[in-house]
Amino acid sequence: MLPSVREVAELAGVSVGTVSNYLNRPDRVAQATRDKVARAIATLGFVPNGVARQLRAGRSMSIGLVVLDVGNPFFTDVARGAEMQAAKAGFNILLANSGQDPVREQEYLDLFENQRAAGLLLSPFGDPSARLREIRERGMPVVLVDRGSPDGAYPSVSVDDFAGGRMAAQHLLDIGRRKIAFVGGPLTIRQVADRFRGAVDAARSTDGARVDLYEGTALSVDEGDRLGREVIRELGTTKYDGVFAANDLLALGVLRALYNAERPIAVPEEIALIGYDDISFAASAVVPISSVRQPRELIGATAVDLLLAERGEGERPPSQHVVYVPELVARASTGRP
Amino acid sequence: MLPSVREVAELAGVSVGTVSNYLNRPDRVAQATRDKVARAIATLGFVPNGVARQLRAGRSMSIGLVVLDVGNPFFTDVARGAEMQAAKAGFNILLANSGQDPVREQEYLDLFENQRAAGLLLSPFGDPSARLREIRERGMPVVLVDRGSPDGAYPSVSVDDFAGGRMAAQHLLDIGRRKIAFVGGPLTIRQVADRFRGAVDAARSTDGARVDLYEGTALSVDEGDRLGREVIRELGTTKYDGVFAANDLLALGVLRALYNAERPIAVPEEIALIGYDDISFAASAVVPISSVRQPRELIGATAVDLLLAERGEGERPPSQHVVYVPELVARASTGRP
DNA sequence: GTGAAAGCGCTAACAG
DNA sequence: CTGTTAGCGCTTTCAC
Repeated sequence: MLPSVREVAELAGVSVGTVSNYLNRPDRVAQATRDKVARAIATLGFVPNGVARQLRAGRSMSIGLVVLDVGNPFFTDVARGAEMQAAKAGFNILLANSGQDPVREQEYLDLFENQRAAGLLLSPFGDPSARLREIRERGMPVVLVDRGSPDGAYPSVSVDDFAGGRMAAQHLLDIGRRKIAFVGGPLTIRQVADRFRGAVDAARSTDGARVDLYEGTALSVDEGDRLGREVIRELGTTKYDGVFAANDLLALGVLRALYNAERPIAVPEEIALIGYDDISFAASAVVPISSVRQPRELIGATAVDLLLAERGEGERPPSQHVVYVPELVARASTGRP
Repeated sequence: MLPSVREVAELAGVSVGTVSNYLNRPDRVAQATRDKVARAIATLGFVPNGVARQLRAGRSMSIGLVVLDVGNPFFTDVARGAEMQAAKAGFNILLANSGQDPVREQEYLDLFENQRAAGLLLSPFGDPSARLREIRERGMPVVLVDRGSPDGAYPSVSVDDFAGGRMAAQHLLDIGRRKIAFVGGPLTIRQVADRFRGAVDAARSTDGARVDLYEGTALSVDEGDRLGREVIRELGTTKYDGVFAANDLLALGVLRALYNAERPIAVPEEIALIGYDDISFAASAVVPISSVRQPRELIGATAVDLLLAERGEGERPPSQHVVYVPELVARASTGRP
């Protein structure tokens, strides 16, 4: 067992209050006393118990960040941004991975609530649960990350996925593609659904354009590979000339499928490909992949700002919603030299 | 403020002890009482305070995992493995990113110690600090991840980096390459140093073979790009025909540099390239990159096992050291069709 | 089965 | 400046 303030106080020949003062407001302690306490701490190897401190304080200095997939560089970049911003205010970020599993998501939310985290940053799978609403009503600051709040109830920082989806599809249309396969899913992930709707919307205003949905179950490289194969299988029937993947991980997988096909399919000649997120790996792919860039670190930093604003004592101000506009990045996979 | 057991007890007309029993050993509570308590909890929206619980228990159920770089898929895979294994024993993993900064590493170690984490999994930057030794001596279970313990002091789970480095270099030698640039750094990261030593060792037994060191400051794509450019600049003087990058992120960067060079350099024809880790992106690169595969999730899972074994009450058993052997994965970047 | 009471380690008044 | 004391919310004896 580690020593406590009491043992330090005893050895130093002072009271626990003085030890506490030494720890938190050293200026109120006389130099001589300071030395005695310091010596006692050193010989005992005393380490203040943060848990007790927190219990006293009522709230911790840790912010929980629950993401859909830590394996996705998009989210680690968001986390980095959040971490930096949080550090400025003396908070730290605890990263948790829901892995797109509503049960695990819930478990982490509960964990953070009963750990009395300073707040919750959540990239929710599906619509925010009733449980999340309760958590918030009990006083926990919550900010949705990477997607808007359906009914405006939660503060949120997101990127306009509808616009991004439109942008990506329009880019494919602009380079003359008409038969587009949208690869992504599940559509219960709002971001995916919005990107898809945006793509469909773009196609509506172009003659002969169509967007077909290939809905998968995860936003991973392997799932992209699987869906890519499905698209290839369909090629006899529908001669797709463009693929829009809901994120870069999927795009990387599709690309792999296209390359490994029995009769390899040329990108962008036969099929042009565009992803989403612009993770750094997109630019280093077999064929550098065009993408839609989101300000990842900024998203994380802004989310922390909104969260800290929520933490105010009195009435909760109306929820803020920050929406960034994404940016098209054209590369070789859509014909850029 | 959230309600506490006391308020629940009052509303239910029972004592706090009974509420506690209801929470932890419901079988010792009469059915009728159970109902009353349940109702009180529901109407009050009571959420047990995990912090108080921990204070009482003395130790938390969270294991801290401090990695060199969360942005590196290698580490998120290790984390995933650790998470799964920890969950089986009822523990959860808190991911922290040192970003190869000894100061931040230390801050997180301190944070976890004063939060009385159940244990520490650490992928250390440089040699384990004196502070880490103190932390351990005060009773905190510590396991080194992804590198062996220099003096055998800490339990560890690692992969034989010397063998891996040898393997990678030997592969380049086997396909006829002789002038090899080793890209990686800083060498204060033991894994990098070992891989380099392994490569040098392999070259020693081949006539005319050499390995030159291009030491960088980070294991990132961008740093790989920068070092790649350095190698290219040197090409007039030394006609390198092989590059061994200390990890796949660097390799991806080198590849980018090679492709974007004023006069693009063909891979593997002019320069063969091999990385390390075999992250999933390696296979989807411009030229699929050969690599040295480590059992990432297994590393994480094993680390948790060792940690839980350390947690025993009495004498600490002698430290266990698990060393896995890596595996060569040959792809197009070293000439595999 | 249930209640009363004693802390876990710390901080924040409040006296002195 | 320093000591004393009363909790933060919970669990855990120990009686009843």
